[in-house]
Amino acid sequence: MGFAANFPGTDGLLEQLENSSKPEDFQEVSVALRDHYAIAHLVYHWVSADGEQFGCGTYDPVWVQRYVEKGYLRIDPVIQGCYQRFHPVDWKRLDWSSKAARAFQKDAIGHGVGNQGYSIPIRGPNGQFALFSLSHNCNDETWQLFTESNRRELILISHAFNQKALELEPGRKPEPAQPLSPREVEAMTLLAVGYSRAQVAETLSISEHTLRVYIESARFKLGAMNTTHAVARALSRGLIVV
Amino acid sequence: MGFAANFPGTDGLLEQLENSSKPEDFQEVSVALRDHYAIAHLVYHWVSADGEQFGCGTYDPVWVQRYVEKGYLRIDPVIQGCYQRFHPVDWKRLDWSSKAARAFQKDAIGHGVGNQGYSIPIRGPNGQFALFSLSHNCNDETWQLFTESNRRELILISHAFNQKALELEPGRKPEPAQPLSPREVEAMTLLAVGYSRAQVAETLSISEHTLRVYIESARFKLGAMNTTHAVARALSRGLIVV
DNA sequence: TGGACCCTCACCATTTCTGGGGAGTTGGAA
DNA sequence: TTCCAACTCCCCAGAAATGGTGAGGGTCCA
Repeated sequence: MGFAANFPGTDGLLEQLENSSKPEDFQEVSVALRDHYAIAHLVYHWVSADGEQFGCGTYDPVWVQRYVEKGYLRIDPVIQGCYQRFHPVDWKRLDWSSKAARAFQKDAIGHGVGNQGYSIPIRGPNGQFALFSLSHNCNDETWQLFTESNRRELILISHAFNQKALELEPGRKPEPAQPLSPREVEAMTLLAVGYSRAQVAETLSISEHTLRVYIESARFKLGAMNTTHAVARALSRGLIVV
Repeated sequence: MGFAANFPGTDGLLEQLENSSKPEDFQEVSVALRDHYAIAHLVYHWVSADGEQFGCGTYDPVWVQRYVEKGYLRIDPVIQGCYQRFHPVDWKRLDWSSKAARAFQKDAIGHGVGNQGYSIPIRGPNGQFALFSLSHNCNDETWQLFTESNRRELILISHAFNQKALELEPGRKPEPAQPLSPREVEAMTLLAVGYSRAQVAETLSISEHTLRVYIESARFKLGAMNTTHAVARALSRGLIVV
C-alpha cells in the first residue's frame, strides 16, 4: 500500500526527503515541490531554543536577509499567529490589522512573496518552532481549493521536513539534558507556578535551607545563572510541566 | 482525489473525526480505529498548561485510574521519552533501564497494555503535550511491519485528533493570552536566558527603574506572582522564544 | 480631542535570593 | 563492602528583587 496513486509526483519527493541526510537536500526538495505544485514559493524553517535558525526554500535571498535585518520575526503575523496555533492556517485568517503588519505585507509582496499563503506550524520539545509555508499569487477561491485538496498531503510533507530537521538539528547535542532529581523537579515546578522559596519549602515540608540546595543543584545541572533562568531552561527542555 | 483507495476503512473514520464536535466522538472513533487495526489498544490524550488532562481510548478504566493515582506520569518512559522527541517512536526504543520503569511496565502489562507500543507525540503552543498511542501483543517483527506500513496514515490520524482536541480544549478560554508590548517581550526574553535586572537594563539601554516597570507590567498581564512565574508563563504561552 | 497604551525615569523600605562554608543519613549501584 | 547520589539540616552576610506611588512624554484610534 503506497501513496503513489494518490500523490502522483510528490511520493518520490517525500521519500527523497525522508531519506535525505544533508541540509542541501532540503533546498533541492523545496524547489522540486514548488515546481510540482506550480506555486510561487515553498519554504521551511525553524528556530531552535538558542535562537539559531535553519531554513530552506524558494524565497529570494534578498528578502530573507531583509526579513532578518528588519526584525520581521517579531512583526510577521504568520509567525505571531502560528505561534498560538499548531495547525494549518491560511494567511488571510491571521490578524493583519496593525500598521506594522500591513507595512510588512506590502514589503513582502514587493519582494516576490505571493498574496496568498498557507502555513503549517509545529513545536519541538526544546522550544523549537518550525513553519512550513506555501505562497502563491491567485484569488481566494483558487487558493482555498488548492490548499484544501492538498491538505493531507501537505501535512505529511511538513512532517517529513520536521522529522529530518530535528534529526539534523545542531542545537541538541551540546545540552544532553541532564536529568533532575525528583526533589529538584518538584522544586522547579513549584517555582514555575509562582511559589516563593518559603512557600515551596513549606509545600514540600522541608526547610528552606534544604530547598536552596535543590535549587542550586538544579541550577548547576541546567547551567543556569539564576533561578529564573533555571526554571526557563527546565521548561524549555521539558524537564518540568506547568 | 481522496484517501479511500489507500486507506480502506479508515478514511471514513478520519472524516468522522475531522467533523466531530463532542468529546464523546473521540471515544467512539478510538474504539472503531482499534477494531479496524485489530490491535489491543488505541489511546489519545493530552495535558494542558494547567495540568488538566483530557483523553480517550480503549484502556481499562481501572488502569487509567491507577496510572493517575500512582503518579506514573512521572515514571512512564513513554511520557519521558516522547517529551524529548516529537516524532513517532516505538516503545522498545525508549529507556526502560531504571527499576521504576520496569516495575511500571510489568504493572501496565498486567492491566492489559500490550508488550508492543507506538506513540506519536505533539506539543501545543501553551505547553500542551499530547500523545497518540497504539499498543498490541505481538513480536517485534510483526509490530514493526505494522507500524511502518501504516506510519503515514497514523500521522494523519494523530493530526486529526490533535486538531479536534485543541479546538475543543477547555483550558484556552480563561487565559486569552494578553499580548506583551515589544519592550516587555524583550525584557522577559532576556530574563529567561539568565540576565539579571541590571544586565537586562544595560542591554536594553534603559534604566533599571524603567525595566522594573516592564517586568511588573508583564507580571500583571500574565497574572504572575513574581518574575520567575511571569517568565514561565510567557514561555508556556509562546509569548517569548528562548 | 480625549482615552488608552507604550516608553521613560525616580524615590522609599522591605523581602527575598544568592554565595560561601560544613555535616549527617539513607539507599541503590559497582 | 564501598562508593556515590540523593535527601536533609544549619550558619553568615551581601546582593538582588519587590511593592507601592508618582510623573512626564509619545503614538494611535475612535
